[in-house]
Amino acid sequence: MKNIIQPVKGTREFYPEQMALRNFIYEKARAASQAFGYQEWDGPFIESIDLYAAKSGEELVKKQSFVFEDRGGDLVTLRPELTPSLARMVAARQNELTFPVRWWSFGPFWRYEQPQKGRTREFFQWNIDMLGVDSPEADAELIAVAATFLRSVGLDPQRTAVFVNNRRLMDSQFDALGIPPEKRLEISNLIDRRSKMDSAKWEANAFELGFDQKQLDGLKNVLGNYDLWKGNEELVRLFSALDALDVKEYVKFDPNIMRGLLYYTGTVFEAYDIRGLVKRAILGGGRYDNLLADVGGQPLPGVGFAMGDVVAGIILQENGRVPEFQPSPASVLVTVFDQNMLSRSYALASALRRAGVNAMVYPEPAKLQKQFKFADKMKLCVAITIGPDEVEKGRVAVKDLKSGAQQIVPEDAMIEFVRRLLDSQ
RNA sequence: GUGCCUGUAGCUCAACGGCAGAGCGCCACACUGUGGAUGUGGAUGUUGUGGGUUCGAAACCCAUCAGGCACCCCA
Repeated sequence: MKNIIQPVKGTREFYPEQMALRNFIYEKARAASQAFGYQEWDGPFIESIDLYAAKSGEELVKKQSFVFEDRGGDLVTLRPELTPSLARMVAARQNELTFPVRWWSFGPFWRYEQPQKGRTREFFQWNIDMLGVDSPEADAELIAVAATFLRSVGLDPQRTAVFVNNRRLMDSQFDALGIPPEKRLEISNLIDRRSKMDSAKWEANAFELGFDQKQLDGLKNVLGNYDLWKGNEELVRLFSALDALDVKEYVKFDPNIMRGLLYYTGTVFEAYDIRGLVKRAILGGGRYDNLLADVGGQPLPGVGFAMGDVVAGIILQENGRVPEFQPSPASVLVTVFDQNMLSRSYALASALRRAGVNAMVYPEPAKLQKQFKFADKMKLCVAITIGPDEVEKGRVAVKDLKSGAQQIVPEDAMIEFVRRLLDSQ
């Protein structure tokens, strides 16, 4: 063990148990996406660094990307996010795609960050977007997809919520407070920090950034006003649509939700585990109406969100929402009585498989005790034994491993018998 | 990239300058044609790695790697 090469920092190894969790998240994301008619797609895993330089922000490109030179001397990067690839691919076929485009994807991403709980350097992310429609109802649909996912994995509105805000609404509030446009990034970071700092430090920080007492008081008023959305037509329509979509119970307006991304233009939202230990968002997204024009396409509005598998997996585990692990996809073990019977056992297993039953054979003669222990560990449902006694009578022993009951049945009735046993469980 | 905490058996942890241990798990047997329970026995460590201090280091010091917490950032 000592001389084994360690896995690369921040990567994860997926043993069958972890793979099952990843696939569970994938299946639920797919079900929620498809329920709303979204098509699955994917982009390249390696992209030119220039793709992200335009709009993703300096931090992402310069510090958080895996960048390397290929053999031809070009700088390439393992994709840190999907939206720029989406924008390019849509822009490339803008005249032939049928709009609105509803696309979803689930794949690997890489970011060169300091690993800690909920954050790794290699992770999987569910992305889902709608392009071509600029309406609060479209925003509501994406939030409804997110809520549908949460509901489908058993995270109810008492433990999880989607918090919604609107960039345009906040901009108008900042205007009213006399905060100039060039300070928008700073103030948005300041708002993000608020929940992590004590209020005295946070206020000192605000003064350092050049805000005066009046602006600070005004800002605190805005951030504490959870009825702010009622005066905003976009948000009123959004919440009305959420009501019709039957997901209103999951969604709350929260003026403190800002999101760091530069390209969001309207609605922004993040889902959190309300009482959980993980303070990171389960998923986050929003409306980006300028992105396609920014990468060289015709102007096209879009809205979407992304969910990482790391935080989602932790929250599912903390809430006991991960389905029990099934060690084996087989339900039947055919034991091997002795060397002479080995091929008889293989033949029985083959017959079961042809009938659509997943079956394993113990691959060598061993004590039956050991073979049954193996079946137990693999949580199989049925064990079939064929020994000299059975062969003589043309029968096989079929044991229901859940109840412990064993029956001797004619060999030609085995498949029907096993099927009925499995169906009854 | 910065600061702090932690690395001991497969897992969870103890020993905190003086013989490296426990529980769980694993393997075998009791039980040579049948699992889950019970009992008995057994195996497993260059104490993350490399160096230093010391008569003596798992423990103290330095470096390094990995994980965690906070900062940063969160597309």
